[in-house]
Amino acid sequence: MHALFDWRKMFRIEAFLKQTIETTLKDLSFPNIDIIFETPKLDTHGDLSTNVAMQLARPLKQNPRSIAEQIIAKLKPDPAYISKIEIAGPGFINFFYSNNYLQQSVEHIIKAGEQFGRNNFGKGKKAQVEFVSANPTGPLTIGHGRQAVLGDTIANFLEWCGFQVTREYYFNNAGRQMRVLGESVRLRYLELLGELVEFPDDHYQGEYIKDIARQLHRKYGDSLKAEQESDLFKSTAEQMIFQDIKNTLQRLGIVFDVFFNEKDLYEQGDIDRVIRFFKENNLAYQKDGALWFRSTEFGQEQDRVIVKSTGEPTYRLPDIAYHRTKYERGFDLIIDLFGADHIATYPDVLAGLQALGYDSSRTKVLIHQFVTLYEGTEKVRMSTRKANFVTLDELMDEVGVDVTRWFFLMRSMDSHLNFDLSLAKSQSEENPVYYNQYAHARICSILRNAAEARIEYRNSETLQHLHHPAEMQLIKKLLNFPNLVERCTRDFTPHLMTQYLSEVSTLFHKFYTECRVLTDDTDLSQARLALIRATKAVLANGFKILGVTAPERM
RNA sequence: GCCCCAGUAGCUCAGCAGGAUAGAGCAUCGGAUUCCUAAUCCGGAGGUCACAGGUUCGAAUCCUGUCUGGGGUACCA
Repeated sequence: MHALFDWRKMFRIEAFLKQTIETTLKDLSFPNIDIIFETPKLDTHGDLSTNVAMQLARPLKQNPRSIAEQIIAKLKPDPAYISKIEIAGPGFINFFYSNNYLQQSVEHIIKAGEQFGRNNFGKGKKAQVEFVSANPTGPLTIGHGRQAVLGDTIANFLEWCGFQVTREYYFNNAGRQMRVLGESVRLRYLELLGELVEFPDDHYQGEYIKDIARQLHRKYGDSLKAEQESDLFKSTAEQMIFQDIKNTLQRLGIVFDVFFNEKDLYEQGDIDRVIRFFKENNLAYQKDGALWFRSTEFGQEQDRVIVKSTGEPTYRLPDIAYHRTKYERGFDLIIDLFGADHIATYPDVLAGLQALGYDSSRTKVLIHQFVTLYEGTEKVRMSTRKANFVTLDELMDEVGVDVTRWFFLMRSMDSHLNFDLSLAKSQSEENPVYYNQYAHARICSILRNAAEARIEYRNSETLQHLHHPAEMQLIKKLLNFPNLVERCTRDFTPHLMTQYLSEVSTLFHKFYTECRVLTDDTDLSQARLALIRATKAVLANGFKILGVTAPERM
């Protein structure tokens, strides 16, 4: 390793420059402003750029370019890291990395390996991500799929940032929905016995209901014929459906740490405890036979019923009680992932938490938009009850797990996702997942050839042979990975990672086309082997976070 | 009526901690393979960033209004 290099400083060039500039501003008696760096789009604009001079133009009533000049005059960059500083355009200050820095950073990436990209900003903190949370009334649909993959990936990102993460699934196996489910199975069972039954429209129409009925018939024969209660039907259905859901999730690589049953909130007294607290603190009142929560006192437009006149709680009450347990369990960061159809429920829950005296800002509610499924140009409407849905399992059968995960992640969760099934099937060879995985497989192939030829990267001195534009661009992109991990985590924008990885793959493929790795020049070969190993690490780490496999061959 | 999300290339979508010449994939047109995987690469064409105002040295990005699409607005969840 280059003795001159301070590796600790290496990956904090940005932070280092920021600090330096802050000091400089102070020396010049300029106002203290937030210093932001960006990566310019054009190479000629440098590797890091800041607009501080333009920000200061107004308060100082000076020309931004002359402000920039005063600032750079004070900066004494270490040539080991920064080769050049320029003022450009209206007053940007552009920094150029030195080749030396870029070359040596390849070594750093290889050394960090599977750890490259991790950071500590969540260290010592507990985070919980609640997602999917579908009641066991049927197989998971494609809509659930988007949420499942998003939630799991967000959890992965948090782990990469040092959080201790709990993945949690909240469900309700009581209530009307489940009664209808049990009754649906009972009616299908009676049909199997040859009875003519009228099957109501608002019951669950799916084929899986018949499967469950058949299972019961196999096990019990016609002995359940007289059962008027649907308890056995219901519990069997719940058990079978839940098993099915768990299998689907497992196929997607998702494992939950906690399945939280709403029923426990009643049995443990959490529900009563909330009611009592609300009543004792004048946060709730009786009206028209119902119990109302004074949510208007917490910024809501209207008060909300939490116990109906029938004596049954509305969904808000258990939701509030449930979220209280999240605080009581000591989570520092609480993430709720909901579909757009639940957007109205969370303000009530947050208001409830405030009423209970908790800091609701620790709860981050993420809303994702819907998935609209297209079969060709035809829109498919998805409804579990009507059973005209394509299940998540069926999707995975068609396109595979990697494509499923990637496609759900590649769009911003704020955007409606148009998923054209026939396109995903027919063009599965043209899609970005394979493009990215191919880059990884190609690297593995070269590494196999290198091993056979007994060439390996041994000496970091050889890295100085890296200077081809394709090489330098690739290195710069790789160096961006840690920033990206942090940004995706902070902003909950996993889709940026899919985009980034595609950029890495593009630059790698370009490098591959222009630069041969295994050559007669063993020093150059060593250096390029190092570069592709670094690239492989970044791709593999990115895939790992997204839950996509990193194939060695394709 | 009110609230949330979206409107950017033919299609699907990035970009929206205000920045320099608005991008990618697909589709389309034209090129590249004696050599580490062509599931690849290079190039062309394609734009009133829905519309109208405003803030700013500077707006696809921020603010206001309008239009269009989706979701919500229950003593359903």
